[in-house]
Amino acid sequence: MVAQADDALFRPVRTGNPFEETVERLLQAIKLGVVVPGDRLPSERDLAARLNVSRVTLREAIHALTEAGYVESRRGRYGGTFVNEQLPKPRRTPAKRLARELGDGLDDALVLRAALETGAAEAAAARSLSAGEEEHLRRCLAETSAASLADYRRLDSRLHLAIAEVTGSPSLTSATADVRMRLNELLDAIPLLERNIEHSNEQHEAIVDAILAGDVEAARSAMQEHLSGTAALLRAFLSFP
Amino acid sequence: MVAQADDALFRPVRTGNPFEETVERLLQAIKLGVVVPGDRLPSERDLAARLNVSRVTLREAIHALTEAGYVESRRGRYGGTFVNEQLPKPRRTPAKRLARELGDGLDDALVLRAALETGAAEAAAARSLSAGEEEHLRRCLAETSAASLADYRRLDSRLHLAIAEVTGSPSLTSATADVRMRLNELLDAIPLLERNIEHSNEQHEAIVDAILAGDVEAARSAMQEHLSGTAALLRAFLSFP
DNA sequence: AGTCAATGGACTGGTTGTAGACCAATAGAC
DNA sequence: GTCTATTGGTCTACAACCAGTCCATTGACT
Repeated sequence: MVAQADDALFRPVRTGNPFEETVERLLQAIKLGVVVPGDRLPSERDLAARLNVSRVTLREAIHALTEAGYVESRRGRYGGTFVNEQLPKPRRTPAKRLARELGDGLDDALVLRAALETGAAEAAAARSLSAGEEEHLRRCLAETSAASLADYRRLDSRLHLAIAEVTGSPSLTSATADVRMRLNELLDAIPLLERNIEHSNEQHEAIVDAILAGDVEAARSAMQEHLSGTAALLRAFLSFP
Repeated sequence: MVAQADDALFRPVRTGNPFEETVERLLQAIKLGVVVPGDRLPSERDLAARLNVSRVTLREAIHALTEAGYVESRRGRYGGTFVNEQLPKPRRTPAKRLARELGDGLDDALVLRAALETGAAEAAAARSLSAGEEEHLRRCLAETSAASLADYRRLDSRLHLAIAEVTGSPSLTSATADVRMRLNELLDAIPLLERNIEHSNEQHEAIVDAILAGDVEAARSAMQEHLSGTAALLRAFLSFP
């Protein structure tokens, strides 16, 4: 029983090489909708400094994303690296395989997500938001509601991330982004139903309304309900493939 | 306003070199009470594999901790690296300096902690614990209540970590450990009062009781109350030094 | 008393990542 | 049209880290 804490603390200090982690980080920004098609990434020098990797490593990562069809680079002044208008479709890994691979990882991620995101909703509602933050939240909500089926996952992710953002806690924001990336891999394996989207949109609105109204309890329980729906869906699809 | 998400996603991919991170990880295990004085760490080969660093790097980290007075190594079969009975006292950094240095970091950590630990309490209460897990939780609670003033912080940390452990989510456990380490640096700067300890112990008991009883709501609110007390204390001491 | 398995300690060659300088192209300003 | 600042593209010398190997020491077991 002490093994649980051991494993948690003596886990790997680095999960991959800098190159792989950099690719992952850039993919995160794209797939979670922080940078949208047409957007320009920061310049290589700037980005390398922020990510704390050498320019060579960053360039290798960008090259990999270029080959995969996510971005394109143009040189010269006013050049840069741009997110492609047409993003590559995530390949649907068979749910059965995913379920086997991730196994316990699913519950792990779902528990962590529940804690982070209900906590975020609460914290966001408890805080007095700036006008800019309110606007940002409303905008993300509107874009998600209006999203096409192809863009839904990305804009949904962006909205959830926005809720974490307006807590003002960068650590909470990045943790939310990380766990969402883990789950998106699984979410991509299950079909997206029009009916579920409608339901999600209603719940999103309830959550954002509660946050803007400063109603901590309502924000928490609305988020809790929303997440448990997704969790049930995931568990169902991955348990009976 | 998009800057918040940018900063969160384009944060450094690695905060230090493997050596520094390894030191930090081992310190975590010691300071959070996962390995207690007299305990033996896993063998160098084993530990290096788990942490995913080379043995050379791990050895350098262990050497640093030896010099700092945390551990001691003995060779030969049944040898190993052992945690010292007498741990070095954390030097009390002046609160004023800490407050300036960490600044916004304090709120960041407190918000994240609130989310993680109330979430953990909830999840733990919602789960049906094994006999071993119940025993583990009770034991940590008892040890914290009986702790001397010198050991209190460590055993208090251990108890909070144990609550995260019994959620069964390793990610939640390590995230909790990480944020606790950030806060312990600050907690070390403020005095430990007998009166506060008594109050903490009562709250700890309420939390554990609720978890063992499977009362989700009670567990959450008890944890919430406990944390807001600590948060208020920290903010008070660091704002008016 | 001797054996032996497991441990910490030390060395070597190869790989990966880095810092920094330099080149090449581009599009707006004049 | 020319200039020029900014960007991506390239190269080299250097440091960090790693995998693998062998050595030195210890104490429980036979």
